[in-house]
Amino acid sequence: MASIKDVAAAAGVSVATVSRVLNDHPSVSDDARARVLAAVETLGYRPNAVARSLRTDQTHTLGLVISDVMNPYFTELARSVEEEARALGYSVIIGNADERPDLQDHHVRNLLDRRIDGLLVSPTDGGSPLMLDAVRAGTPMVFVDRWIPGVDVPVVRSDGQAAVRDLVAHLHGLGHRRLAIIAGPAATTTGRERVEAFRTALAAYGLGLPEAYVGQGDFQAESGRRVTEGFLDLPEPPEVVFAADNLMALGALDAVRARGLRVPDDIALAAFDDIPWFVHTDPPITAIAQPTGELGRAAVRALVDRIEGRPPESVTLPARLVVRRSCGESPARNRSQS
Amino acid sequence: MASIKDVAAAAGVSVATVSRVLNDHPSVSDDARARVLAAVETLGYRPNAVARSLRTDQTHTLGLVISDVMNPYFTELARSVEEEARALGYSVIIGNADERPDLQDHHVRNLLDRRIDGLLVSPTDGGSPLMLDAVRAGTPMVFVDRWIPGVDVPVVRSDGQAAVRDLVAHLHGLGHRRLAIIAGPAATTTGRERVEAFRTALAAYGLGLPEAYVGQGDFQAESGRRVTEGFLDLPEPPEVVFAADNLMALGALDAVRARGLRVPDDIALAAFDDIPWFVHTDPPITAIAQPTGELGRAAVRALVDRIEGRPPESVTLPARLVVRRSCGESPARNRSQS
DNA sequence: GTCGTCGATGTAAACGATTCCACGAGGAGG
DNA sequence: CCTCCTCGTGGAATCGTTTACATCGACGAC
Repeated sequence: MASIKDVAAAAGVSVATVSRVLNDHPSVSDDARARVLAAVETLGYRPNAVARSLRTDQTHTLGLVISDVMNPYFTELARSVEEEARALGYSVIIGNADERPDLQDHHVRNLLDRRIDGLLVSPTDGGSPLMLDAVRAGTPMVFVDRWIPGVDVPVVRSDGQAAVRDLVAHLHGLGHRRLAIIAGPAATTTGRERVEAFRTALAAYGLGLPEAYVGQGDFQAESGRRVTEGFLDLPEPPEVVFAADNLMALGALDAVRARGLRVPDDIALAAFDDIPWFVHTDPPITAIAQPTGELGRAAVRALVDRIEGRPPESVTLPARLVVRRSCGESPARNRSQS
Repeated sequence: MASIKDVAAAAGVSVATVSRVLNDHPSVSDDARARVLAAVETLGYRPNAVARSLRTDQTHTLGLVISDVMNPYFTELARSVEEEARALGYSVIIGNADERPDLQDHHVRNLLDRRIDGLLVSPTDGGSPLMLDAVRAGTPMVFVDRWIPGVDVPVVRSDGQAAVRDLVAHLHGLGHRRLAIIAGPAATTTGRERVEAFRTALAAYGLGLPEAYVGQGDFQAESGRRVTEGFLDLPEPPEVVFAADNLMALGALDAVRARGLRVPDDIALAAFDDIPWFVHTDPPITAIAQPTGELGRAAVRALVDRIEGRPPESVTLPARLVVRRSCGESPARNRSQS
C-alpha cells in the first residue's frame, strides 16, 4: 500500500509538503499542491489512519457500549448515534454487552485500548472499577438511556414519569385495578425508575403495588415469560402486566398465549419502549415511546462537545404514551366500533 | 496515559524487555518478568493498540458492512459475527450501508483507512470500483448473505431454493393459484435469486409468474407497502404475496390492513427471513428461516482463515420453511381445531 | 542598500510499540 | 584455559504520519 513517502517521491516534494496539502495547510504553492494531488490520484494513496492517530493522539472514533443489540430500541439508538457521529466527522465502534457486566468491561477495555476519543455507554450495572477509573482518568464519556448515579458524567435520557402517569390513568379508566409490573434489573437506573414511576402513579389513584405484583426481570424476553407465569399462578392474578421493556413484553405475550389466554380479554399488557413491530402484534401493544433517535443524536452532540472542549450538556426528553389495543378498548373506540 | 517507557523505567529494565514480557517471549528472566508485571499493575498500564497496529501492521479487527442494521436479520447476523470474532481474538467494526451504495462505499473506505485485517460484506449493489480495487489489492474479504458474481471472494450464504419449493407446495396445497412476489433490488443477488427460485417452483406446478405479479421493492418496509397496494389495485389481485424479506412483509401487512382486508382470509402473506416477531404478528407469518447465526460464524471463520493464511472456504447452508397461519390454515390444522 | 518579514519548503523529531542485532556473562566441552 | 553457545538484556531502527524549527529567496520599507 502506497505511503506518504511514495507520494512525496512521485510528486518530487518532501513528505512534509504532502502532509500539508492533505491537511490543507495554507502555506503551500499551487504548483506543489497540484503535483501532490496528481500523485495521490495516480497512486491511489489513502492516508493511514493508524499512523495518523498515533501521531495526533486522536482517532476520530466514538465507542458505543449498549446493553443489547438485539433489542430494537438499542438498534435504533445505535443507528442514530452512527448517523449523527458521521455528520460530525466521527466513526463509531459498537460494543454489545448483552446485559453482562463482564462483556461490558471487555468492550470498554477494548475501546479504551484503541484510544477512542470518547465513550457513549448505557451501563448494564452500577459501574465497574474499570469504567469508573476511565472517568477519573478523564476519558470523555456520556451516559445514554441508563446512567450511574454519583458519577460526574453527562446523561442523555428520556423521562417516562409523565407517560407512566398517563398509562396508569388509561388503565384505571379502563377499569383495571390490579396492576403488576415486570421490572428491569435493580442495578440499572431504568430498571429502578420505571418501577418507582409506576408505584407513584398508582398511588395517585389510591392503588398499591404489592410485592407479589413486582416481578424481577432482566430486560430479556425469557425473563418476561417466567415472571408472567408467576403472575398467572397467583391466587389473584393481576389484570394488567406492564413490562419495563419491549423484549420482556414479548415474553409476557408468549406466556399468556401458552396458557391459552388472550390479550386484552383475559389480561392486559403494556410495555415501556415502543417499536415498529408493536403495531403488528396480536393485539397491537400499548407502549411508552421514547424519542430514541433524538436521544442518540443528543448523546453524540454532548460527547463531541466534551471531546472538542465545549461544555457538554445533560439532556432529558419526555417519553409519551401510545395507546393501542392490548389493554382493552377505550370507551370511545368501543362506541364507534361496536 | 502510561506508556511502555514508563513501565520500563518503573521496572528498571529497557522497553524491549517490557515488550517481551507483554508478548510472552520466552527469553526473559523470572526476575525481570516479575518486576515488569508489578510495574504494569501499579501504573495501570495498557498497551496502545494504535501504536502496536502501526508497527505490526495488524489491527486484529474485522470490518462488517451490512445493508441495514434495523433489519432484525442483519442485527442477528452482526451479533453472531461479533461473537465468533471475539472468540477468535478479533474485534469487529460495523458499518451500516442502509441499502445505499454511497454509504456502503463510505464505510468500506473508512474501514480500509483504518487498516482492518479483513472485510465481511453483504453488498448493496454490484460492487463499486472501490470494493473491486480492494479485492484486487489483496484485502482479505468474504461475502455474506449477498455476493457479487464474477468476483473471486469466498461466499457464505444460505440457499433458499428448496425452502421456496416447499413454500410453493404449501401454498398450492392450500388452493392458492395466483401468487405474487415483492422482489428485492435487482442489483443484489438475493434480490434476483429469490424471484428465480419462486418462478422455478411455480413452474413445477404449471403456474406462471406474470409480470404484473412481480413488484419491485428495495428490502425496506415502505416499498413493501407500495408494491402491495399496486397488487391490490390490479383487476385480478393475487391470492398470495410473498415478500423477499421481512421488512417488506411488514409493509405488505400494513397495506393490507389499511384497506380493511385481512390476512389470510382476503390475501395470504409469506416472507423470506424469519424473525422472532413473526410469531407474534397478527396473524403469525409463514416464513423461510435462514440459519443466521451459523452463517455469521461461518463467515468469520472463512475470513479469519484467509487472514491467517489458511485457504478459506465458501459455505452454503440450507434455509427452511416455517409454516404459520398467514397463508391460511392447513387442512390438518383445520380439522384438529374446528 | 540593508534589514525585516513572509511564504514555501525541507529536515528531523516525535508518537508508542515491536524486533533485529549486538553484547556480556556464564556454562559446557574440548 | 580457550572457544563456542545460550540466555538475558539493551540499543536503536522502524512503522506512517504530523509539526516545530531551520532555511532560503523574494519583496517591501526605510
